[in-house]
Amino acid sequence: MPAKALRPPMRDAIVDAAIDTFARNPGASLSDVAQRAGVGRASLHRHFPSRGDLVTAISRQCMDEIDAATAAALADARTARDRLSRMMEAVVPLGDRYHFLATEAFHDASLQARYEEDLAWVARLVDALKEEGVIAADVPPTWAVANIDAQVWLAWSEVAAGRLAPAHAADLALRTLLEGLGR
Amino acid sequence: MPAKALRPPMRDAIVDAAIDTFARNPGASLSDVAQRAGVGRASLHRHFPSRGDLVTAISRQCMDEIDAATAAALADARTARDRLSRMMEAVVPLGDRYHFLATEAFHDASLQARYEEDLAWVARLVDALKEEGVIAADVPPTWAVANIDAQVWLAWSEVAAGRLAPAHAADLALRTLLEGLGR
DNA sequence: ACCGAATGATATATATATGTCTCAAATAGG
DNA sequence: CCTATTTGAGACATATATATATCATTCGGT
Repeated sequence: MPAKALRPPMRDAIVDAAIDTFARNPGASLSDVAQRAGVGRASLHRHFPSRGDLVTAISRQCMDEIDAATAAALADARTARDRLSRMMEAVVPLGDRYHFLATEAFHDASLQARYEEDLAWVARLVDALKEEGVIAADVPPTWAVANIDAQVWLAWSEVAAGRLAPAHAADLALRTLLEGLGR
Repeated sequence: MPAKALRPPMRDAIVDAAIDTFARNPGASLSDVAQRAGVGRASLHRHFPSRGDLVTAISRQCMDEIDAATAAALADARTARDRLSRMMEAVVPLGDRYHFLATEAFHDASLQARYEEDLAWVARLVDALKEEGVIAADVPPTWAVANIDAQVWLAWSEVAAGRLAPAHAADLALRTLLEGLGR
């Protein structure tokens, strides 16, 4: 028999459905979320009294997943380029999560702080990539950061749309980032 | 004295404000739009009876601007690479317009057709770029198309956020597209 | 200065989303 | 099998957005 979930399964089902629903349509109603989760709207309100509570829970969940995936992927990366590569391999499948965080304004101060920390981590990664000569010195750091974000989201979108094989998506995004489409 | 506008100036002011407002927040209310346009909400409804009418008008306006800018920029481009370069130079400043079209589902059949025509045009441009060897043969065409779209939007975003000089934005986007950030 | 059209403010009706509550049915655990 | 908890369905109140209508004011053209 499967191990008992630490958190109520319904709560997770709602959070998952909400991520899915809001990724497609940020203005979706709670009825839409409840329906996709296969639960009644009243039950949703029992777990998340207000819409804001749900959004905060989603944000926390997304950040947990991103941080966990990133940390695991970085365990044995030696160069900055390796770190970038493994980070993208790990994060592209979580593209919807990643994108949700990038477009959501946090109402919770601790989440805001965590998010800014993650952004700073990417900025330091870009610095390291420059020192390794992987990213050209004359590229504005903010441009590099914005591009990493965009390529992750793009790769996930193409996979989600069925236009790209999951196995190739991260590679293609990394290659586009570092070498462009040319050659 | 300036030439008389062909369309009522107020109508254009509303459309401009709506593009601006919806680019920032796709779920913004008509009150927000009216306020940004500096007109009363009732006047907005006089020009655009329903929200859908406004959205359709915006879509048409954006498409007109994109098509006009593109056509003008392509007048004397000889190679496919030139066409890409000039197209991006012309379209990056219209990034919000461009993005609006990319994320909006059209309710008007003729606009839908026009949009698909424009997409097909980009797809043909990608084919030509491949024949010129500017884009590698093994890059999926849909990936190239999606990347062109993303780089245009990204460049505009960075300019709008004040993190990039307008004069360098299109160049940077083109370079990232064709050579990546490396070197 | 005058007159007609356009505008802004306001009131009203409607629809949708949110949040709370109640209750009957289903479910899990003993 | 029985009981306590959880769930889903629905009623209800409230808030916001949309859409229409009215009316005094303003603006532009003559």
